[in-house]
Amino acid sequence: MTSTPLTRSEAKDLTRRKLIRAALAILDEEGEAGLSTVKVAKAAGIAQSSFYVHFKDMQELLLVLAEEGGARLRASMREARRRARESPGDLDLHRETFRIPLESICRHPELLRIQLRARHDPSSSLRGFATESAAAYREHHAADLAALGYTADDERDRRRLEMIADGINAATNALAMGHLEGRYPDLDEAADILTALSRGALRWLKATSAKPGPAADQAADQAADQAADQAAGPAEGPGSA
Amino acid sequence: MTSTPLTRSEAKDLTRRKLIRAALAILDEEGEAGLSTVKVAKAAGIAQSSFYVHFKDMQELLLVLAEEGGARLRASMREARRRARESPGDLDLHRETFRIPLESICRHPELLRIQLRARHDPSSSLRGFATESAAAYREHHAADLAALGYTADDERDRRRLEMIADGINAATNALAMGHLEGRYPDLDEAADILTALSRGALRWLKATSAKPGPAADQAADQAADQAADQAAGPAEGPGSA
DNA sequence: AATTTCACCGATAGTACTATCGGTGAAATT
DNA sequence: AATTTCACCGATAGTACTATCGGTGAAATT
Repeated sequence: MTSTPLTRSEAKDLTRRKLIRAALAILDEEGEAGLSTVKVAKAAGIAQSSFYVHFKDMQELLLVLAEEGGARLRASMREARRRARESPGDLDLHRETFRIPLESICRHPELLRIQLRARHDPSSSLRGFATESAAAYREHHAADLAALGYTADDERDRRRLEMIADGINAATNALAMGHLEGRYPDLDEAADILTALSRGALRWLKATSAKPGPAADQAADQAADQAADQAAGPAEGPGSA
Repeated sequence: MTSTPLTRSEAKDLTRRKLIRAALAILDEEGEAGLSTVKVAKAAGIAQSSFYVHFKDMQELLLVLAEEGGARLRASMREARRRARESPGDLDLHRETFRIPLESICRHPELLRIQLRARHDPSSSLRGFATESAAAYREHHAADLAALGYTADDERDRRRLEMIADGINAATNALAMGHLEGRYPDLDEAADILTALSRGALRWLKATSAKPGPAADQAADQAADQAADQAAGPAEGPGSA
Protein backbone atom coordinates (compact mmCIF):
# COMPACT_ATOMS: atom_id res chain seq x y z
CA MET A 1 0.00 0.00 0.00
CA THR A 2 2.77 2.39 0.92
CA SER A 3 4.22 4.20 -2.08
CA THR A 4 7.57 2.87 -3.19
CA PRO A 5 10.01 5.73 -3.81
CA LEU A 6 12.25 4.42 -6.57
CA THR A 7 15.34 6.10 -7.81
CA ARG A 8 15.35 7.01 -11.47
CA SER A 9 17.64 4.12 -12.48
CA GLU A 10 15.57 1.68 -10.44
CA ALA A 11 12.43 2.84 -12.19
CA LYS A 12 14.12 2.55 -15.57
CA ASP A 13 15.30 -0.94 -14.80
CA LEU A 14 11.81 -1.91 -13.72
CA THR A 15 10.37 -0.68 -17.01
CA ARG A 16 13.04 -2.62 -18.86
CA ARG A 17 12.09 -5.77 -17.00
CA LYS A 18 8.44 -5.13 -17.84
CA LEU A 19 9.30 -4.83 -21.52
CA ILE A 20 11.23 -8.10 -21.44
CA ARG A 21 8.45 -9.89 -19.61
CA ALA A 22 5.82 -8.53 -21.98
CA ALA A 23 7.88 -9.57 -25.00
CA LEU A 24 8.33 -13.09 -23.67
CA ALA A 25 4.61 -13.45 -23.05
CA ILE A 26 3.65 -12.16 -26.50
CA LEU A 27 6.34 -14.29 -28.12
CA ASP A 28 4.94 -17.36 -26.44
CA GLU A 29 1.29 -16.56 -27.08
CA GLU A 30 1.39 -15.09 -30.56
CA GLY A 31 4.73 -16.15 -31.96
CA GLU A 32 7.50 -14.04 -33.34
CA ALA A 33 5.22 -12.66 -36.03
CA GLY A 34 3.00 -11.15 -33.35
CA LEU A 35 5.81 -9.14 -31.79
CA SER A 36 5.81 -5.39 -32.41
CA THR A 37 7.07 -2.40 -30.52
CA VAL A 38 3.47 -1.23 -30.31
CA LYS A 39 2.23 -4.37 -28.58
CA VAL A 40 5.22 -4.84 -26.32
CA ALA A 41 5.28 -1.22 -25.16
CA LYS A 42 1.55 -1.17 -24.59
CA ALA A 43 1.69 -4.42 -22.63
CA ALA A 44 4.49 -2.95 -20.51
CA GLY A 45 2.42 0.18 -19.93
CA ILE A 46 4.54 2.77 -21.75
CA ALA A 47 4.32 4.66 -25.02
CA GLN A 48 5.52 2.94 -28.19
CA SER A 49 8.25 5.49 -28.72
CA SER A 50 9.64 4.90 -25.21
CA PHE A 51 10.53 1.38 -26.29
CA TYR A 52 13.62 2.91 -27.90
CA VAL A 53 14.83 4.35 -24.61
CA HIS A 54 15.57 0.77 -23.59
CA PHE A 55 16.40 -1.07 -26.78
CA LYS A 56 17.89 -0.07 -30.12
CA ASP A 57 15.20 -2.15 -31.85
CA MET A 58 13.17 -5.32 -31.44
CA GLN A 59 16.12 -7.40 -32.60
CA GLU A 60 18.13 -6.20 -29.60
CA LEU A 61 15.36 -7.11 -27.17
CA LEU A 62 15.18 -10.57 -28.71
CA LEU A 63 18.92 -10.92 -28.26
CA VAL A 64 18.60 -10.12 -24.56
CA LEU A 65 15.73 -12.59 -24.34
CA ALA A 66 17.89 -15.25 -25.97
CA GLU A 67 20.78 -14.57 -23.59
CA GLU A 68 18.54 -14.82 -20.56
CA GLY A 69 16.93 -17.95 -21.97
CA GLY A 70 20.35 -19.47 -22.50
CA ALA A 71 21.38 -18.63 -18.95
CA ARG A 72 18.21 -20.16 -17.54
CA LEU A 73 18.84 -23.22 -19.67
CA ARG A 74 22.40 -23.66 -18.45
CA ALA A 75 21.26 -23.16 -14.87
CA SER A 76 18.60 -25.82 -15.24
CA MET A 77 21.19 -28.20 -16.69
CA ARG A 78 23.56 -27.58 -13.79
CA GLU A 79 20.65 -28.17 -11.44
CA ALA A 80 19.88 -31.41 -13.27
CA ARG A 81 23.47 -32.63 -12.90
CA ARG A 82 23.49 -31.75 -9.24
CA ARG A 83 20.28 -33.66 -8.62
CA ALA A 84 21.52 -36.58 -10.68
CA ARG A 85 24.69 -36.78 -8.56
CA GLU A 86 22.64 -36.70 -5.40
CA SER A 87 20.20 -39.22 -6.81
CA PRO A 88 19.67 -42.23 -4.52
CA GLY A 89 20.92 -45.45 -5.99
CA ASP A 90 21.78 -47.31 -9.16
CA LEU A 91 18.19 -48.33 -9.64
CA ASP A 92 16.79 -44.87 -10.10
CA LEU A 93 19.76 -43.31 -11.85
CA HIS A 94 18.77 -44.23 -15.37
CA ARG A 95 15.20 -43.13 -14.90
CA GLU A 96 16.08 -39.94 -13.05
CA THR A 97 18.33 -39.05 -15.96
CA PHE A 98 15.27 -38.73 -18.14
CA ARG A 99 12.74 -37.44 -15.67
CA ILE A 100 14.82 -34.42 -14.71
CA PRO A 101 14.94 -32.87 -18.21
CA LEU A 102 11.22 -33.56 -18.64
CA GLU A 103 10.42 -31.71 -15.43
CA SER A 104 12.78 -28.94 -16.34
CA ILE A 105 10.99 -28.41 -19.66
CA CYS A 106 7.58 -28.45 -18.04
CA ARG A 107 8.64 -25.81 -15.53
CA HIS A 108 9.36 -23.33 -18.34
CA PRO A 109 7.54 -24.68 -21.40
CA GLU A 110 7.70 -21.36 -23.25
CA LEU A 111 11.47 -21.73 -23.63
CA LEU A 112 11.12 -25.00 -25.51
CA ARG A 113 8.17 -23.80 -27.56
CA ILE A 114 10.07 -20.73 -28.68
CA GLN A 115 13.13 -22.81 -29.39
CA LEU A 116 11.26 -25.40 -31.42
CA ARG A 117 9.66 -22.69 -33.52
CA ALA A 118 12.82 -20.77 -34.19
CA ARG A 119 15.03 -23.79 -34.80
CA HIS A 120 14.25 -24.12 -38.50
CA ASP A 121 12.88 -20.68 -39.27
CA PRO A 122 15.24 -18.65 -41.47
CA SER A 123 13.34 -15.47 -40.67
CA SER A 124 13.73 -15.83 -36.93
CA SER A 125 16.12 -13.65 -34.98
CA LEU A 126 16.26 -16.40 -32.40
CA ARG A 127 17.53 -19.06 -34.77
CA GLY A 128 21.07 -18.80 -33.43
CA PHE A 129 19.82 -19.18 -29.89
CA ALA A 130 17.67 -22.14 -30.88
CA THR A 131 20.54 -23.87 -32.64
CA GLU A 132 22.85 -23.37 -29.68
CA SER A 133 20.21 -24.58 -27.25
CA ALA A 134 19.60 -27.68 -29.32
CA ALA A 135 23.33 -28.39 -29.42
CA ALA A 136 23.58 -27.85 -25.66
CA TYR A 137 20.71 -30.25 -25.00
CA ARG A 138 22.32 -32.75 -27.33
CA GLU A 139 25.62 -32.56 -25.47
CA HIS A 140 23.80 -32.77 -22.17
CA HIS A 141 22.07 -35.96 -23.23
CA ALA A 142 25.27 -37.35 -24.68
CA ALA A 143 26.97 -36.76 -21.33
CA ASP A 144 24.03 -38.40 -19.58
CA LEU A 145 24.32 -41.45 -21.78
CA ALA A 146 28.06 -41.55 -21.20
CA ALA A 147 27.38 -41.42 -17.45
CA LEU A 148 25.19 -44.48 -17.87
CA GLY A 149 28.27 -46.51 -18.65
CA TYR A 150 29.21 -45.96 -22.25
CA THR A 151 32.24 -44.10 -23.54
CA ALA A 152 32.97 -43.71 -27.24
CA ASP A 153 36.42 -44.68 -28.42
CA ASP A 154 36.62 -43.88 -32.10
CA GLU A 155 34.98 -41.34 -34.35
CA ARG A 156 32.25 -43.64 -35.53
CA ASP A 157 31.22 -44.42 -31.97
CA ARG A 158 31.27 -40.77 -31.02
CA ARG A 159 29.03 -39.88 -33.94
CA ARG A 160 26.69 -42.72 -33.03
CA LEU A 161 26.51 -41.51 -29.46
CA GLU A 162 25.71 -38.02 -30.70
CA MET A 163 22.99 -39.35 -32.97
CA ILE A 164 21.47 -41.32 -30.12
CA ALA A 165 21.60 -38.26 -27.89
CA ASP A 166 19.98 -36.25 -30.68
CA GLY A 167 17.22 -38.82 -31.07
CA ILE A 168 16.60 -39.13 -27.32
CA ASN A 169 16.61 -35.36 -27.04
CA ALA A 170 13.99 -35.05 -29.78
CA ALA A 171 11.91 -37.75 -28.13
CA THR A 172 12.20 -35.97 -24.79
CA ASN A 173 10.92 -32.75 -26.34
CA ALA A 174 8.11 -34.56 -28.11
CA LEU A 175 6.92 -36.32 -24.96
CA ALA A 176 7.21 -33.15 -22.90
CA MET A 177 5.13 -31.25 -25.47
CA GLY A 178 2.62 -34.11 -25.54
CA HIS A 179 2.39 -33.87 -21.76
CA LEU A 180 1.88 -30.11 -21.91
CA GLU A 181 -0.78 -30.59 -24.58
CA GLY A 182 -2.55 -33.00 -22.26
CA ARG A 183 -2.03 -36.14 -24.32
CA TYR A 184 0.31 -37.83 -21.87
CA PRO A 185 -0.84 -37.15 -18.34
CA ASP A 186 1.97 -38.97 -16.55
CA LEU A 187 5.54 -37.68 -16.74
CA ASP A 188 6.86 -40.80 -15.05
CA GLU A 189 5.49 -42.88 -17.87
CA ALA A 190 7.30 -40.63 -20.32
CA ALA A 191 10.51 -41.10 -18.36
CA ASP A 192 9.98 -44.86 -18.52
CA ILE A 193 9.68 -44.74 -22.27
CA LEU A 194 12.78 -42.61 -22.69
CA THR A 195 14.61 -45.06 -20.45
CA ALA A 196 13.46 -47.96 -22.58
CA LEU A 197 14.46 -46.20 -25.78
CA SER A 198 17.90 -45.33 -24.50
CA ARG A 199 18.49 -48.80 -23.09
CA GLY A 200 17.83 -50.25 -26.52
CA ALA A 201 20.24 -47.83 -28.11
CA LEU A 202 22.98 -48.32 -25.53
CA ARG A 203 22.62 -52.09 -25.76
CA TRP A 204 23.10 -51.89 -29.50
CA LEU A 205 25.95 -49.43 -29.16
CA LYS A 206 27.84 -51.75 -26.84
CA ALA A 207 27.10 -54.78 -28.94
CA THR A 208 28.54 -53.16 -32.06
CA SER A 209 31.23 -50.99 -30.49
CA ALA A 210 34.79 -51.12 -31.83
CA LYS A 211 36.17 -52.07 -28.44
CA PRO A 212 33.91 -54.32 -26.38
CA GLY A 213 34.95 -52.35 -23.28
CA PRO A 214 36.13 -53.58 -19.90
CA ALA A 215 34.18 -56.21 -18.09
CA ALA A 216 33.25 -53.74 -15.38
CA ASP A 217 31.20 -51.71 -17.82
CA GLN A 218 29.33 -54.74 -19.00
CA ALA A 219 28.66 -55.79 -15.45
CA ALA A 220 27.28 -52.33 -14.71
CA ASP A 221 25.08 -52.60 -17.76
CA GLN A 222 23.77 -55.95 -16.67
CA ALA A 223 23.01 -54.53 -13.25
CA ALA A 224 21.19 -51.59 -14.78
CA ASP A 225 19.22 -53.96 -16.99
CA GLN A 226 18.20 -56.05 -14.04
CA ALA A 227 17.29 -53.05 -11.98
CA ALA A 228 15.14 -51.64 -14.77
CA ASP A 229 13.47 -54.99 -15.33
CA GLN A 230 12.72 -55.32 -11.66
CA ALA A 231 11.38 -51.80 -11.44
CA ALA A 232 9.22 -52.40 -14.49
CA GLY A 233 7.30 -55.28 -12.96
CA PRO A 234 6.87 -58.92 -14.08
CA ALA A 235 9.79 -59.39 -16.41
CA GLU A 236 10.03 -61.31 -19.61
CA GLY A 237 13.19 -63.39 -19.25
CA PRO A 238 15.87 -61.94 -21.51
CA GLY A 239 16.78 -65.20 -23.20
CA SER A 240 15.40 -68.69 -23.69
CA ALA A 241 16.43 -68.99 -27.35
CA MET B 1 11.56 -23.15 -79.73
CA THR B 2 8.13 -23.35 -81.29
CA SER B 3 5.60 -21.17 -79.55
CA THR B 4 3.12 -23.03 -77.41
CA PRO B 5 -0.42 -21.86 -78.15
CA LEU B 6 -2.17 -22.24 -74.81
CA THR B 7 -5.85 -21.79 -74.29
CA ARG B 8 -6.80 -19.11 -71.83
CA SER B 9 -7.64 -21.55 -69.04
CA GLU B 10 -4.41 -23.46 -69.61
CA ALA B 11 -2.43 -20.26 -69.31
CA LYS B 12 -4.28 -19.33 -66.15
CA ASP B 13 -3.63 -22.70 -64.62
CA LEU B 14 0.05 -22.40 -65.49
CA THR B 15 0.24 -19.05 -63.73
CA ARG B 16 -1.49 -20.54 -60.74
CA ARG B 17 1.05 -23.34 -60.60
CA LYS B 18 3.85 -20.77 -60.83
CA LEU B 19 2.39 -18.88 -57.88
CA ILE B 20 2.19 -22.05 -55.79
CA ARG B 21 5.71 -23.06 -56.70
CA ALA B 22 7.05 -19.60 -55.93
CA ALA B 23 5.25 -19.52 -52.59
CA LEU B 24 6.63 -22.92 -51.61
CA ALA B 25 10.17 -21.85 -52.46
CA ILE B 26 9.91 -18.58 -50.56
CA LEU B 27 8.24 -20.34 -47.63
CA ASP B 28 11.12 -22.79 -47.44
CA GLU B 29 13.89 -20.23 -47.93
CA GLU B 30 12.61 -17.29 -45.93
CA GLY B 31 9.93 -18.73 -43.69
CA GLU B 32 6.32 -17.73 -43.38
CA ALA B 33 7.30 -14.21 -42.32
CA GLY B 34 9.00 -13.72 -45.69
CA LEU B 35 5.85 -14.48 -47.66
CA SER B 36 4.07 -11.53 -49.27
CA THR B 37 1.89 -11.11 -52.31
CA VAL B 38 4.55 -8.78 -53.68
CA LYS B 39 7.33 -11.37 -53.50
CA VAL B 40 5.24 -14.34 -54.61
CA ALA B 41 3.73 -12.52 -57.58
CA LYS B 42 7.08 -11.11 -58.65
CA ALA B 43 8.73 -14.54 -58.37
CA ALA B 44 5.92 -15.98 -60.49
CA GLY B 45 6.40 -13.22 -63.06
CA ILE B 46 3.10 -11.37 -62.72
CA ALA B 47 1.93 -8.11 -61.17
CA GLN B 48 1.17 -8.06 -57.45
CA SER B 49 -2.47 -7.22 -58.07
CA SER B 50 -2.86 -10.25 -60.33
CA PHE B 51 -2.23 -12.45 -57.34
CA TYR B 52 -5.89 -11.89 -56.44
CA VAL B 53 -7.10 -13.31 -59.74
CA HIS B 54 -5.96 -16.71 -58.44
CA PHE B 55 -6.35 -16.53 -54.67
CA LYS B 56 -8.60 -14.61 -52.33
CA ASP B 57 -5.58 -13.86 -50.16
CA MET B 58 -2.30 -15.37 -48.99
CA GLN B 59 -4.12 -17.47 -46.44
CA GLU B 60 -5.98 -19.24 -49.23
CA LEU B 61 -2.78 -20.00 -51.10
CA LEU B 62 -1.27 -21.43 -47.91
CA LEU B 63 -4.35 -23.61 -47.53
CA VAL B 64 -3.88 -25.00 -51.02
CA LEU B 65 -0.21 -25.54 -50.22
CA ALA B 66 -1.15 -27.43 -47.07
CA GLU B 67 -3.64 -29.60 -48.95
CA GLU B 68 -1.10 -30.49 -51.58
CA GLY B 69 1.50 -31.14 -48.91
CA GLY B 70 -0.90 -33.41 -47.11
CA ALA B 71 -1.66 -35.31 -50.29
CA ARG B 72 2.05 -35.75 -51.02
CA LEU B 73 2.54 -36.93 -47.46
CA ARG B 74 -0.22 -39.52 -47.68
CA ALA B 75 1.12 -40.71 -51.02
CA SER B 76 4.60 -41.16 -49.61
CA MET B 77 3.15 -43.11 -46.69
CA ARG B 78 1.24 -45.40 -49.04
CA GLU B 79 4.43 -45.86 -51.02
CA ALA B 80 6.27 -46.70 -47.81
CA ARG B 81 3.72 -49.35 -46.88
CA ARG B 82 3.89 -50.84 -50.36
CA ARG B 83 7.66 -51.06 -50.21
CA ALA B 84 7.58 -52.47 -46.69
CA ARG B 85 5.23 -55.23 -47.84
CA GLU B 86 7.50 -56.04 -50.76
CA SER B 87 10.54 -55.86 -48.51
CA PRO B 88 12.75 -58.98 -48.71
CA GLY B 89 12.89 -60.92 -45.48
CA ASP B 90 12.43 -60.79 -41.75
CA LEU B 91 15.96 -59.61 -41.28
CA ASP B 92 15.57 -56.35 -43.10
CA LEU B 93 11.99 -55.62 -42.12
CA HIS B 94 12.72 -53.80 -38.91
CA ARG B 95 15.47 -51.72 -40.45
CA GLU B 96 13.49 -50.96 -43.63
CA THR B 97 10.67 -49.73 -41.45
CA PHE B 98 12.88 -46.88 -40.35
CA ARG B 99 14.91 -46.27 -43.47
CA ILE B 100 11.87 -45.67 -45.63
CA PRO B 101 10.53 -42.67 -43.70
CA LEU B 102 14.04 -41.22 -43.51
CA GLU B 103 14.41 -41.42 -47.27
CA SER B 104 10.94 -40.06 -47.77
CA ILE B 105 11.77 -37.02 -45.66
CA CYS B 106 15.03 -36.43 -47.47
CA ARG B 107 13.28 -36.50 -50.83
CA HIS B 108 11.11 -33.51 -49.88
CA PRO B 109 12.87 -31.89 -46.94
CA GLU B 110 10.96 -28.63 -47.31
CA LEU B 111 7.75 -30.36 -46.23
CA LEU B 112 9.24 -31.38 -42.89
CA ARG B 113 10.98 -28.04 -42.39
CA ILE B 114 7.76 -26.16 -42.93
CA GLN B 115 5.89 -28.56 -40.70
CA LEU B 116 8.40 -28.34 -37.87
CA ARG B 117 8.26 -24.56 -37.97
CA ALA B 118 4.52 -24.28 -38.04
CA ARG B 119 3.86 -27.01 -35.49
CA HIS B 120 4.11 -24.77 -32.43
CA ASP B 121 3.67 -21.35 -33.98
CA PRO B 122 0.34 -19.77 -32.99
CA SER B 123 0.69 -17.18 -35.76
CA SER B 124 1.10 -19.75 -38.52
CA SER B 125 -1.70 -20.41 -40.98
CA LEU B 126 -0.19 -23.84 -41.46
CA ARG B 127 -0.50 -24.88 -37.85
CA GLY B 128 -3.50 -27.06 -38.54
CA PHE B 129 -1.70 -28.77 -41.38
CA ALA B 130 1.38 -29.29 -39.21
CA THR B 131 -0.65 -30.76 -36.36
CA GLU B 132 -2.45 -33.14 -38.69
CA SER B 133 0.78 -34.18 -40.35
CA ALA B 134 2.40 -34.84 -37.01
CA ALA B 135 -0.57 -36.95 -35.96
CA ALA B 136 -0.47 -38.85 -39.27
CA TYR B 137 3.24 -39.56 -38.86
CA ARG B 138 2.60 -40.67 -35.31
CA GLU B 139 -0.09 -43.10 -36.41
CA HIS B 140 2.10 -44.30 -39.25
CA HIS B 141 4.89 -45.12 -36.82
CA ALA B 142 2.48 -46.69 -34.36
CA ALA B 143 1.23 -48.95 -37.14
CA ASP B 144 4.82 -49.77 -38.06
CA LEU B 145 5.60 -50.72 -34.49
CA ALA B 146 2.45 -52.81 -34.34
CA ALA B 147 3.56 -54.54 -37.54
CA LEU B 148 6.79 -55.43 -35.78
CA GLY B 149 4.88 -57.75 -33.53
CA TYR B 150 3.23 -55.75 -30.80
CA THR B 151 -0.46 -55.08 -30.36
CA ALA B 152 -1.84 -53.05 -27.49
CA ASP B 153 -4.64 -54.57 -25.47
CA ASP B 154 -5.72 -52.01 -22.90
CA GLU B 155 -5.76 -48.23 -22.79
CA ARG B 156 -2.49 -47.93 -20.93
CA ASP B 157 -0.69 -50.03 -23.52
CA ARG B 158 -2.24 -48.11 -26.38
CA ARG B 159 -1.11 -44.82 -24.86
CA ARG B 160 2.34 -46.24 -24.33
CA LEU B 161 2.52 -47.36 -27.92
CA GLU B 162 1.46 -43.90 -29.04
CA MET B 163 4.11 -42.31 -26.87
CA ILE B 164 6.77 -44.60 -28.26
CA ALA B 165 5.63 -43.83 -31.79
CA ASP B 166 5.72 -40.13 -30.94
CA GLY B 167 9.24 -40.44 -29.58
CA ILE B 168 10.49 -42.51 -32.50
CA ASN B 169 8.85 -40.09 -34.90
CA ALA B 170 10.58 -37.13 -33.26
CA ALA B 171 13.88 -39.00 -33.36
CA THR B 172 13.32 -39.82 -37.03
CA ASN B 173 12.76 -36.15 -37.82
CA ALA B 174 15.79 -35.10 -35.78
CA LEU B 175 18.10 -37.58 -37.49
CA ALA B 176 16.75 -36.70 -40.93
CA MET B 177 17.32 -33.00 -40.25
CA GLY B 178 20.81 -33.80 -38.97
CA HIS B 179 21.47 -35.70 -42.17
CA LEU B 180 20.22 -32.81 -44.28
CA GLU B 181 22.36 -30.40 -42.26
CA GLY B 182 25.37 -32.59 -43.01
CA ARG B 183 26.01 -33.81 -39.48
CA TYR B 184 25.09 -37.42 -40.15
CA PRO B 185 26.34 -38.48 -43.56
CA ASP B 186 24.94 -42.01 -43.52
CA LEU B 187 21.20 -42.59 -43.57
CA ASP B 188 21.68 -46.32 -42.93
CA GLU B 189 23.39 -45.51 -39.68
CA ALA B 190 20.43 -43.35 -38.72
CA ALA B 191 18.11 -46.26 -39.53
CA ASP B 192 20.25 -48.52 -37.34
CA ILE B 193 19.89 -46.15 -34.42
CA LEU B 194 16.13 -45.84 -34.84
CA THR B 195 15.96 -49.62 -34.97
CA ALA B 196 17.96 -49.87 -31.77
CA LEU B 197 15.81 -47.28 -30.03
CA SER B 198 12.57 -48.96 -31.04
CA ARG B 199 13.81 -52.41 -30.10
CA GLY B 200 14.54 -51.15 -26.61
CA ALA B 201 11.09 -49.65 -26.34
CA LEU B 202 9.29 -52.71 -27.73
CA ARG B 203 11.26 -55.00 -25.46
CA TRP B 204 10.18 -52.94 -22.47
CA LEU B 205 6.61 -52.72 -23.72
CA LYS B 206 6.35 -56.49 -23.99
CA ALA B 207 8.05 -57.03 -20.66
CA THR B 208 5.58 -54.77 -18.86
CA SER B 209 2.47 -55.41 -20.96
CA ALA B 210 -0.80 -56.31 -19.26
CA LYS B 211 -1.14 -59.51 -21.25
CA PRO B 212 2.15 -61.23 -22.01
CA GLY B 213 0.85 -62.10 -25.46
CA PRO B 214 0.80 -65.43 -27.32
CA ALA B 215 3.94 -67.44 -27.59
CA ALA B 216 4.05 -66.91 -31.34
CA ASP B 217 4.58 -63.21 -30.84
CA GLN B 218 7.41 -63.79 -28.46
CA ALA B 219 9.03 -66.23 -30.83
CA ALA B 220 8.84 -63.67 -33.61
CA ASP B 221 10.41 -61.15 -31.29
CA GLN B 222 13.23 -63.49 -30.47
CA ALA B 223 13.82 -64.09 -34.14
CA ALA B 224 13.91 -60.37 -34.83
CA ASP B 225 16.35 -59.90 -31.97
CA GLN B 226 18.61 -62.59 -33.31
CA ALA B 227 18.44 -61.23 -36.83
CA ALA B 228 19.28 -57.73 -35.67
CA ASP B 229 22.12 -59.00 -33.54
CA GLN B 230 23.53 -60.96 -36.44
CA ALA B 231 23.24 -58.00 -38.77
CA ALA B 232 24.88 -55.76 -36.22
CA GLY B 233 28.11 -57.75 -36.02
CA PRO B 234 29.90 -59.43 -33.11
CA ALA B 235 27.15 -59.69 -30.54
CA GLU B 236 27.29 -59.27 -26.84
CA GLY B 237 25.53 -62.32 -25.45
CA PRO B 238 22.15 -61.28 -24.10
CA GLY B 239 22.57 -62.92 -20.72
CA SER B 240 25.31 -64.34 -18.54
CA ALA B 241 24.01 -62.90 -15.30
C1' DA C 1 17.63 27.39 -4.81
C1' DA C 2 19.18 27.05 -9.51
C1' DT C 3 20.51 24.07 -13.01
C1' DT C 4 21.01 19.82 -15.42
C1' DT C 5 19.72 15.26 -16.65
C1' DC C 6 16.77 11.97 -18.63
C1' DA C 7 12.72 8.65 -18.81
C1' DC C 8 8.81 9.21 -20.98
C1' DC C 9 5.42 11.40 -24.05
C1' DG C 10 2.68 12.68 -28.58
C1' DA C 11 3.26 13.63 -33.27
C1' DT C 12 4.85 12.22 -37.46
C1' DA C 13 7.70 10.90 -41.67
C1' DG C 14 8.91 6.77 -43.85
C1' DT C 15 8.42 1.80 -45.15
C1' DA C 16 6.19 -2.41 -46.52
C1' DC C 17 2.39 -4.51 -47.47
C1' DT C 18 -2.78 -5.67 -48.72
C1' DA C 19 -6.66 -5.44 -51.46
C1' DT C 20 -9.56 -2.81 -54.70
C1' DC C 21 -10.62 -0.49 -59.07
C1' DG C 22 -10.85 0.92 -63.73
C1' DG C 23 -8.47 -0.01 -68.02
C1' DT C 24 -6.54 -3.07 -71.88
C1' DG C 25 -6.00 -6.40 -75.39
C1' DA C 26 -6.19 -10.93 -76.86
C1' DA C 27 -8.90 -15.14 -76.59
C1' DA C 28 -13.46 -16.97 -76.82
C1' DT C 29 -18.06 -16.71 -78.22
C1' DT C 30 -21.80 -15.13 -80.99
C1' DA D 1 -17.15 -9.70 -88.27
C1' DA D 2 -19.05 -8.01 -84.02
C1' DT D 3 -19.36 -8.74 -79.32
C1' DT D 4 -18.19 -10.59 -74.92
C1' DT D 5 -15.13 -12.46 -71.59
C1' DC D 6 -11.34 -12.29 -68.59
C1' DA D 7 -6.30 -12.68 -67.17
C1' DC D 8 -3.47 -9.29 -66.33
C1' DC D 9 -1.94 -4.49 -65.60
C1' DG D 10 -0.80 0.16 -63.08
C1' DA D 11 -2.46 3.23 -59.73
C1' DT D 12 -3.85 3.92 -55.29
C1' DA D 13 -6.39 4.09 -50.70
C1' DG D 14 -5.91 1.92 -46.41
C1' DT D 15 -3.41 -0.53 -42.64
C1' DA D 16 0.25 -1.63 -39.48
C1' DC D 17 4.38 -0.81 -38.11
C1' DT D 18 9.26 1.43 -37.22
C1' DA D 19 12.15 4.91 -35.70
C1' DT D 20 13.02 9.85 -34.99
C1' DC D 21 12.25 14.41 -32.92
C1' DG D 22 11.08 18.12 -29.96
C1' DG D 23 8.77 18.82 -25.59
C1' DT D 24 7.89 18.02 -20.45
C1' DG D 25 8.36 17.45 -15.65
C1' DA D 26 10.32 15.22 -11.93
C1' DA D 27 14.63 13.36 -10.16
C1' DA D 28 19.43 14.28 -9.57
C1' DT D 29 23.12 17.35 -9.23
C1' DT D 30 25.28 21.68 -8.38
